[in-house]
Parts: sequence; structure tokens; C-alpha cells
Amino acid sequence: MASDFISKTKRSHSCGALRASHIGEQVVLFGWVHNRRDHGGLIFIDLRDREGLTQIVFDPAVSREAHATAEALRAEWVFGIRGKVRSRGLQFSKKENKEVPATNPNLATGEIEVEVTEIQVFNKAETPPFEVSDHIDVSEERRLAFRYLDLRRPALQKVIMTRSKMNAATRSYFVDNGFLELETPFMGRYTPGGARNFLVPSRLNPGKFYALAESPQLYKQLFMVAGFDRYFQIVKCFRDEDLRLDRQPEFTQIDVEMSFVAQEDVFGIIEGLLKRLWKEVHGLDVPTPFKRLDFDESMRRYGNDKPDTRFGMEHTVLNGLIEKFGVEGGVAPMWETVQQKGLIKALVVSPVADGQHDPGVVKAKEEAFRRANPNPTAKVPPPPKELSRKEIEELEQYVMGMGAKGLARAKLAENGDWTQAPLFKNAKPELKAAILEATGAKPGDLILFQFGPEPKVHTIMANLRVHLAKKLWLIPEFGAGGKWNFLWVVNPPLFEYDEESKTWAAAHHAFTRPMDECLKYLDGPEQDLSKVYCYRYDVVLNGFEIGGGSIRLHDPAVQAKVFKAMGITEEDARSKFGFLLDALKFGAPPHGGIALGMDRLSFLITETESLRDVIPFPKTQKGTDLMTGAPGDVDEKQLRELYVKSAPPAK
RNA sequence: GGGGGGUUAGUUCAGCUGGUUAGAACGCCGGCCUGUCACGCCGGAGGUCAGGGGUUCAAGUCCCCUACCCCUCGCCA
Repeated sequence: MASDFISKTKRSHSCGALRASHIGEQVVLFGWVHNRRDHGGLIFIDLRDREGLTQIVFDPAVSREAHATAEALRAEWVFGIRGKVRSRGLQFSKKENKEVPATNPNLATGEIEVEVTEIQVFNKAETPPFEVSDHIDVSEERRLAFRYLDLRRPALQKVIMTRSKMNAATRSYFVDNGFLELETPFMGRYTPGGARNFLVPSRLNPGKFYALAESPQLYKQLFMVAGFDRYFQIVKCFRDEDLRLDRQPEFTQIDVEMSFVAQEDVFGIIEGLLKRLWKEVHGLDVPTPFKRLDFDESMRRYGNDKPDTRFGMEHTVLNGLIEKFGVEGGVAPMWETVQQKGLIKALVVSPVADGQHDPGVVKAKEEAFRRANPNPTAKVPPPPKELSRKEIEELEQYVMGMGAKGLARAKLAENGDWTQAPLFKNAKPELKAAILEATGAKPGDLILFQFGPEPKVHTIMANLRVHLAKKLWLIPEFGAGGKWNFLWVVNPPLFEYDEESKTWAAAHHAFTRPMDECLKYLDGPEQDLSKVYCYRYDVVLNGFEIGGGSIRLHDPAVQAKVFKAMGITEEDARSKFGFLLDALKFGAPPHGGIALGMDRLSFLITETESLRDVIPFPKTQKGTDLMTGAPGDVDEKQLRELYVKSAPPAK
């Protein structure tokens, strides 16, 4: 009986533990059939648990009974064995024409095997819908539907276990630094603004709803008011917004708040944490402090506030130049953009020199080619130096998908002519020369242009820049490529002008502290909301925002001015955040904090493709769970109990 | 809400300009095999071509609608 074996027999080792030093020992292993190789006489099985694989051998000369049982074993059956560790012995090598040790260098336990004397099958398994193996290709859809099988795959297990290690390291780091791990409610009051909330109807309060917390933001500030001084929490947050490869509706933050600190104190703590995590996971020493980049400069050079600084191709703003030449410059659409207070940006794509490609990408493409072309004399195509005309046309389709009207470009011939550049047909030679000067473009280069409304141009050019870097193998499709470029993006403006409503709105949450030297622009004779910068910061890694925070406004007087500037009446403010405003009146310490995206951190540190690879049970892009079928129907009675009526749109 | 890509055997894919019996690899089943390790060899089974509608003598292939998956803009810190 299975239970007998378990109750009488203790597991002695994991499947990743045994080494040559164990040879001769009696051991007991439990695990799953990972792979079987039946030679008729001998049967080899790779036994798998979360720690690794161990080859076990069934030899009829050792145990006829165990061998007979092993003949029936199939993939993913669960069983336990008792046996003796032995050396793998010798194997004839044709290459070396002699006997060599039969070790498997691919396995940590490759020096040994276990000769089975007793076996107990705990459970059979149906043939799984896909192999539990790292080397096979299965659609993510299938994998999500059978997530518990997918989670058996060693590569995915490793990622999930790394995440567990990160959680432990994070807790110990913060505790070591005097932080308290404090909990906050998930179910709170709905407050407008920011992300859309998931709502939970209240049965005890007909017609009322809780909102699931999009973050513990307000609560953690209350912890500071309450005097806890240093808070952290590894906490789930909920946002009912569209998903992306780096966005899930429920996700985990490392949430932090500190009293009596300035911006640099927060940076120091977070740099220390990230240093610790990279040391723990990769054994790497991440250099600190991280680089600091002004928000405005980031927008100018990269078009977004989370630049990937692993490669160049920075943007050049041409507004000044076009304005100087005026309509006589000969590029009417750009001149019009200047008139309409739009933005004109250029980006230079130079031929990629040998050795500038990402070595990982080169290697991966080579291997893929070798797999597809087994003939060893087949010549591997070289890495791309530049874009073909067809690829440039594809780029145009790509940017038009983001709402661009087209992709203006100029290919610089060796003789200095501008080709493929109808837009510059009538451009003054002096203007062209000035563009070359500003962008640094040389013969052989390709210059790409966007002009139009500022936010759109930024977005398109930012995405185009990354797209090109991947296309030209400057960075891998995913993963770090050996470069971990951490960066703080700092000093953003506090307000954002909203074209639609013609008002200034908070670009961040309403409790971000303006810089002292900007206070005079909040109101009075010098008022100019575009000049109000604030203590707000994002920490960025290789083009992903991994966290963001701010120093908070703890002074009710300044708070009142900010609300007024945003057109929020005292009444409004009271109804939205009355409890926090009250709290600030009772002696709030200066405080500030940050929240790091734990999922993003995990997926970057493990160099996986998507957040779904570091979340054990993730949602699809439509927010569904392919395994459980959530979200699902509920019956009328349940809805009635909650005083809720459901009215989905007719098909 | 918009743009792009996809859905063919259990899995990953091929299937040309519409043409008569829809293929491959892996997996699965059976047989053989005492040193394999993504074992090997021989044989076999396995298909609602996502669903619905249309065009046609004829549809996996062309057209329309729907569903689902992925990337992305908007949205989202």
C-alpha cells in the first residue's frame, strides 16, 4: 500500500541532492517520472522533484519485481524508491576510442545513479496534454489551461522558486533596516481618479460597494501619521484596466513608506534592496548609486519616462531648427507643426558595426539556424547591418498602427544625396545641413522623422526606438542581454495640461510635494503651473518602470494651494480624502515612499518573456483564467442577495 | 474602443493559383532491445481544418460574422 511505504519510509534525499560522495549509500527518493528509457533489460528513469532529476536504474538482476513494476511506468506517474547510489561506471566513447566515465554533464546528479531495490507506485497519471519538459514548444493557451502541469516544468519551477527567494530576501532586508511589515485592507472605499477599481457589492449595506485597493497609498501615509516611522509590505493590488505583457489585473507591490526622509533617503534604501536582490539571485554586484535623469530630459531624448538606456538611437528635437528656417526652409508640414505647437523629432539609424550586436541574440539566431539547417556546411546568415527597403516600409505600417500619419525618412547616400525622402524634395540645402548637424547623421545612415501633437510623437518615437533596437539585434527580444541599466527618473512636473478639459490636473497623486523653489508658481502674481516640479521619482530598469513614488505633502497649507490650482474645491477634497486631510492636521511627519512592482522585478530578474511567467496563476489578456473559467456566471439568487442587477450588452 | 498577428492530429507546425485519399515531427499504443540520458529500430492508431453563414461543379484554401489567444495604441504608475 502506498500509505504504508510513506508512513514507514522517510525520504532521505531530494532528486537534486546526490553526488559521487554518496556512492554506496542506501537512499529513498520520491518523485515523478520525467523521462523513461526502456532497454528491454535495463530500464532508466529520470525521477523528478522540484530540486532536480536523478537517474534511477531498474535491473532485473537486482530486483526482478521492481523491474517488472517499472515496465508499466509512464510519464508523470508518482512513485517512491529505495535503492543504492552507485557510480555511472564506464561507457565506450567512439570519439576517444576508449572507455570513459558515463556521467551526464547536463545533470547536477550526473555522476551517479540509483540502483532500485524496491519501488512503490503512489499514483498513475493519464497521458498529459503536453510533455512536462523545458525543451518543447506549447502554446501559452494550453499551458494556462493546464497550469498545474505547466508549473511542473523545471524552468517555470525555478522562476517561481526564485520569486520565493526574493520575497524572503526583501523581508529580511527591510526588517534589518528597521522597517515594520504592516497590513492594510483590500476592501476600502472607492475614490475617484487613478486606475479603475474592481467593485465589491456590500450585502449588509444594500446599494453600497467596496473598492478593491489599487494600492495601499493612503493607508501607508496614515501609518506615518500614526508614528510607525518605517513601513513595508509585500501586497496584492487590484486595477481594472487593460492588460499588457507587463500588466496584470492583480499584481504584487513591495510597498514602502518612511518618515523624516528626503528623496535621497528613499533612493538609498531602494538601491540597497535591489543590490541585495541581484546579489541573491545572480551573485551580481549592481553598482550604486544609480544614474539620475531629469524627466524633461528623458522625454526629449527617449520620448518616455522609462527609457531603455542599453543602446543609443536617441531622439533629436528639431523644433528650434525648423522654426529658425521658417516656411522658407521648404518642409511645409514641419513648419505647420511648429505653428500648431506640435513636436518634431528625428532618430538616426546607423549601420550596425561588427561586434555591436547583442551576443546573446547572435548566438540564439545561430542555434535556431542550425536546428533548421542540420547540414553543418550551411552558412549562418550574418547579423543585420541595416534595414532593407521592405523593412523600412514595414516600419511605416508599424508606426501607423500607433496612429502616425506616416513615417517620413531620409536615407543618406554616400555622395550626400537624400534618397527615399519626398518630404525634403524642396528643402533648402542649408536646412538639410542643419538637420545633419543636429542629429549627427552621416552618409549611409537612415533618419526617421515624426511630427505632430507632442504626446503622440513622443509615444511613437519611443516605441519605434525600442522596436528598431530589437530588429537590429542591439538588445534581445526579452531579457537583459547582460546589461542591467538601473536609473532614477526624477523631477517631473506636478501638473499636466489636459487638452480635452482645458484644465491642469495632477500628473501624479494629489499628495505629491512640490519643490520648495516652485511654491511661488502655485498661486499669486507669478503663477505658472507648468513650472511646478515635484519630488516624484521612478526607478527604471532596461525600459521598464519597476517602481515609483514621491515625497508627500504633509503641510495642509500647501496642500490647500495645490487643490486650488487643480480646481478641486474644498468640498471635493473633503469628500474624497477627508480622513487623510484630517490626519495631516494632527501632526503629520514629513514622509515619503515608493512602491516597486514585484512581478515586473521578478520577470526582469529572471529574464522571462512576460509577467505571466512569474505569476503561478496568471490571467489572460482579457482577464480570464483559462483553468478555472473565471470570471464566471453567478445565479440570480446571489445577485438578489447583493441587491445587484446584471445587464450585459446584447450580442 | 482602434491597429496588427494567430486558431489544421494529444502537442508544435506545413498545406502553393480552390481540385478529388489533409501531411511531418514529437507524443501515444504494440513489438524488439542490458548503458541510455530529448535512447534506438519496426509497426499502428489518431482530424468537427475554432464556430456559424456565404460564393462555387468543388472550400482547410476566397468573402462575411462570431468566439478565443498574443502584441500594441488608447487606458493604466
